[in-house]
Amino acid sequence: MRTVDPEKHEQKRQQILTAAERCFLRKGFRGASISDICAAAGISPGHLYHYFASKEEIVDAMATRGLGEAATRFAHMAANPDIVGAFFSEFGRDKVRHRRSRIALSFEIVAEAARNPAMAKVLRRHYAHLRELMTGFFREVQKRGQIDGQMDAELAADIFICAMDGIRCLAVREPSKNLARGTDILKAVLTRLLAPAQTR
Amino acid sequence: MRTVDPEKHEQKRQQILTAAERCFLRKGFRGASISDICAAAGISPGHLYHYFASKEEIVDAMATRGLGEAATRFAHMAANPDIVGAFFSEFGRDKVRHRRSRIALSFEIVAEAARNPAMAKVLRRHYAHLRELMTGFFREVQKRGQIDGQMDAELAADIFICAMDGIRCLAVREPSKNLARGTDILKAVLTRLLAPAQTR
Amino acid sequence: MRTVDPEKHEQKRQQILTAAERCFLRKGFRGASISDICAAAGISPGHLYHYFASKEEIVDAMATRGLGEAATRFAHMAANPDIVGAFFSEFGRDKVRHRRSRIALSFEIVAEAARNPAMAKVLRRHYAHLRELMTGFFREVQKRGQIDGQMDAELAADIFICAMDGIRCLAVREPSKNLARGTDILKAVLTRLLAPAQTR
Amino acid sequence: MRTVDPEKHEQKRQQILTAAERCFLRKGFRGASISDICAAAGISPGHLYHYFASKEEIVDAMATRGLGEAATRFAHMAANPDIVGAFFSEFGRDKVRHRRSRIALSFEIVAEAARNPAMAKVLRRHYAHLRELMTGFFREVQKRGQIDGQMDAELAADIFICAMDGIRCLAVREPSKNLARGTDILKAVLTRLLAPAQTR
DNA sequence: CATGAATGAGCTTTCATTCAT
DNA sequence: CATGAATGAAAGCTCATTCAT
Repeated sequence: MRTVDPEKHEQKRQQILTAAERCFLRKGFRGASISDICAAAGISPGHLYHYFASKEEIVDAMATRGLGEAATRFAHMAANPDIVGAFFSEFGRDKVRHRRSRIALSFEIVAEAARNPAMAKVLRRHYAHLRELMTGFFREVQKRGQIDGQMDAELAADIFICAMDGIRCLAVREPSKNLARGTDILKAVLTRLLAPAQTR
Repeated sequence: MRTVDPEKHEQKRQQILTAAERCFLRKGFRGASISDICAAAGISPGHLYHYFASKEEIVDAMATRGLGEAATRFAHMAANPDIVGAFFSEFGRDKVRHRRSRIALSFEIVAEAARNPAMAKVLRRHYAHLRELMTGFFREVQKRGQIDGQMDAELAADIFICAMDGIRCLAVREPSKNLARGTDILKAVLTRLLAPAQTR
Repeated sequence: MRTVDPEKHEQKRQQILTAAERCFLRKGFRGASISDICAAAGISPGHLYHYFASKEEIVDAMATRGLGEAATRFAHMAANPDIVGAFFSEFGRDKVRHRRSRIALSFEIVAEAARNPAMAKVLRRHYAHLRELMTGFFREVQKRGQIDGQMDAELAADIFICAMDGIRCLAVREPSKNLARGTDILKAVLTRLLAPAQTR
Repeated sequence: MRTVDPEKHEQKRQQILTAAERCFLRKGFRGASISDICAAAGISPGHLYHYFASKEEIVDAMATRGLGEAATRFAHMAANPDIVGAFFSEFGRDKVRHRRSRIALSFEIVAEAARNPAMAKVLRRHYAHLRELMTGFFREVQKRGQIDGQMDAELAADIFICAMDGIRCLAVREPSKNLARGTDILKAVLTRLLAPAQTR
């Protein structure tokens, strides 16, 4: 009587996480209940506990997966030589409506991490990964002379991540004009902060 | 024989808000219950509703006051000609341990605002106020030639607020080295982004 | 240091009752709170307890007064030889919107009386009074041959009161057509039940 | 391995409704709390919400069932050719003591319906059903010549329901002699209002 | 694997009433 | 006479979690 196909198990887990993500986006991290998730996943509350030991575990797995996906998108972006264009297309005007709830979720994750060590660990791991990607990218771009060779690539990565967090924050603080302003701020960061000396 | 001192009423309100803030810092925005706040304020649950019509209203008043205090600190900072020094002392190493829960709260507020229109309104109001203060300050400093006269003062304010949000985010993402890194980032923002052309 | 003018005391009581009635009509018997009544009367909650020992007492006094006023209206109606016309003008189409909440209140009083002995007493007293008025009226009308001389006047009074309660009930059960139907029913009661034999 | 018996679900629902009815009869409509009902049904407060989404829904189901039972009783009554006998046995002296709280409840429902649209809807639905039954019955009896063929059967139904509401009201207004008086009034309604011309 | 019945503590809020001033 | 601060029990309802089947 051995455990059934571990592959199927993992598959179901992912299926549940997809349902959970939909709920989290719609209702928020705390706002989405186990019932909501079960209903969305089409399973019973009892059954959910075969796959996840607690709501926390769902939240952790969801955050890990969600942040992983974000990292993948960043990797794509980092691989694009036209970083400004890539960034803009990622934050592009027509995507934002769909993004609003994703931004909300990202701050819920940050807020959660600020209180909850398990979530903090998830976030820290994610940050390390993202930073590594960014640093590598900036080193490459420095070689090509597109950004200031004097600047520490790791610092540039941190600045960039900070800028994006800050812009997301701005999108919450002042929703009406976040887009245009985000663009301006990003442009300033890229041209003044990172650009090579002669082009500043 | 006039009606009872409205001053006392306000005093009690503030007393409750102080208790509420303590609870919010300790347990978080959603985590702190009305009961917690009442217990901390030393009043009965029913009595709280003589002073605030709902939990939302407490949150509103609390956020307004809390953010008001932040504005005051910024105003002080802005009045100090040595902006870097002022900023660093405000975000100084020895204050941060004490600040950790305050940072957590600030992101809880942002996360809340991303879902809850009432909270969004509070945040927007505060942002407008803060931005105005910052802009005025930057205009003054520009006159004195300490930052780039070419840069739009309002944009500088937005960048500064973004930078600080981003640094706070970093403090959550990577708690171990946030301080040093925050300092570096801020220095970069100030010297490369805002500094006058000849000093860059 | 003797009690102040008992006349003023009674005047204030009546003033509070008027405010209470407004609240009861608007929000219902149980729905209106002491706070509502105090606000409407322009006094403090504490002060209200100088005039009434409890909410029950207000309710009792209010019911007594309200039913007394109803009795007065009935007395008027009973004094009018054209009873049908009088009844119709009392239940007239244009008055009904204003009446709806009064009907609600009347059933709240009945419902209350069915559980609460004090209220039952109030209602019983009122009923005795009303019945006496009606009986006298029917005796008079019988002398004039406008209704069946064979019928016991007291029974006629009870039937009439029953009919009006039933019609009011109908007005709640089926609000859309209560008026026309009430008229039909009343007409049937008057012509078939009470009319003298030869005119039936 | 199908999902669990939906029959059991319905059975539990009915069990809860029975408990709720007991509570409503004992403490009244507003007086009976969710806790009371849960205690009476032997379930936890949380569990009740697996079966009913709100107190309103309980009330709705309870009223529907209770009024449905009333309709069944009426249907029985209507099937009995001796309508007077049937009615009297239904409202018979020995049943009334047991009925007192049921009468109270019926007026609480009417009072509730006068304020609460959801309750009004329930009552309206029931009234339409009851009226239909009554009308059909009267048509049948008219064919047999036991009541006046001239009278509109629907009007007769309305009159009958009004009479019964009025008599129930009387039972609250003057509890001591309601029974004898109710009998007299009903007799008058039946013989004078509904009886065929030659027997009046 | 899967169900959904069941729990029970906890949530925000209301309200009649009391009492020091 | 008059205030309104203060109480505290109770309300309806939510939800993560457990467990018998």
